[in-house]
Amino acid sequence: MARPEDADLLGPLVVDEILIRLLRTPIGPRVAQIGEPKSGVHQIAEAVSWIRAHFAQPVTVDEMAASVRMGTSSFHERFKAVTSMSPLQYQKVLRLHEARRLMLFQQMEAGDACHRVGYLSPSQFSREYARFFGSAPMKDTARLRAEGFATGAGR
DNA sequence: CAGGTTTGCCGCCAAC
DNA sequence: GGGTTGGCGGCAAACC
Repeated sequence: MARPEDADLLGPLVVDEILIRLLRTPIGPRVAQIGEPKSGVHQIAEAVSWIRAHFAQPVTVDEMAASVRMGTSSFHERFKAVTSMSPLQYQKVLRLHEARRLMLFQQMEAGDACHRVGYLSPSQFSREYARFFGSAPMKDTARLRAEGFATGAGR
């Protein structure tokens, strides 16, 4: 990074070294799996990044599976194997974390945050939020502020 | 991978 | 008036 003129030559070597060392660790087999074309890991990674970019919009598992050219069943199975979560759960967690961030750092109201992250009904949003974070949206953010998080200064 | 069954999420209404 | 909770039906998700 300090010497851009060397990056082209040395970069690939550094990457290779990192990969080799990684493959020698206990999680080596799992790392190797990523490069295995038929393992489906690459397709799952594709789906994951799509969800991360569009978590606020509604989507069906069938659509996602089709977009990476997999059957619904195997897509489920592979997705969970890689992320340890089901597709919809993954989307939900992203939504809830983003909503929490919006309320904490942007002083956004619960209702606005709710719609912003893709929930149509505030009641459902509040319910899911409480179940995941332990307490309802406004209670949770109030508690975090009391503990010194997000003292008003942005981000 | 396809298909059948169970689970649970989502959105609505109502109450607090 | 906004936020939270409870109950319920429909349907997709999750599981087998």
